[in-house]
Amino acid sequence: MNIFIAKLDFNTQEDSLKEAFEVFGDVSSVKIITDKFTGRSKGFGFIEMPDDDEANSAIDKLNESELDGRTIVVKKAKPKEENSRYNSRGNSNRKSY
DNA sequence: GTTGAGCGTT
Repeated sequence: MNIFIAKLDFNTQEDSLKEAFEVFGDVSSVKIITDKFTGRSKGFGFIEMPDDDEANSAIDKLNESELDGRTIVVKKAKPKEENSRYNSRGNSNRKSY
């Protein structure tokens, strides 16, 4: 499950975010968005967790929580469509509750 | 030695 984290502190790095999420479950990957020109963090990032249940728990626990002294916003990430051209075969993975 | 709503660079 992809998780979107916003309002991160500009000093917060991927390691801190990963540690915060891997407490609730296994973290597949962590990604902090940084500006390409300035190289500074844009203040938001993404977390990828293989287990959806743990991911939802992590979202519920870490949403509006405190990280690096700043209140963060954790939600489910938008469905990122990488390839729409080659994905027209059948369906996409749409898990519903 | 900055800023603060919102969805990414492989």
